[in-house]
Amino acid sequence: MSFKERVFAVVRGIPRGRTLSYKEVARRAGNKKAYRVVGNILNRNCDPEIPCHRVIRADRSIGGYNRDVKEKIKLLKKEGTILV
DNA sequence: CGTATGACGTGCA
DNA sequence: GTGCACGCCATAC
Repeated sequence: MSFKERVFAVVRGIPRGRTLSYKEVARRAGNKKAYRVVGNILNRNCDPEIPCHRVIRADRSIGGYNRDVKEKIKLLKKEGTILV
């Protein structure tokens, strides 16, 4: 089980209407200091099975998206995600 | 195997 | 309040 697999598992387990920061995901994955790797992995492998759009920066910033940032924002608002 | 990269995070100017 | 630079770890090439 590689770190990226754990990251995917965590991201996949994010309930709808909730967002987790890269740092939070990394923390759940086991390595809270690998928050950079989280974004890195998602970027390199944004599987459609993974709600990677529910992962945002710690300061609630959208950060970026493999496709289009606007699409990410749209998805979050559409799902009623808490984007304070 | 070694080097470079990156959707980050925090601190300081 | 905004912008720049540094640090840190796993993945990809």
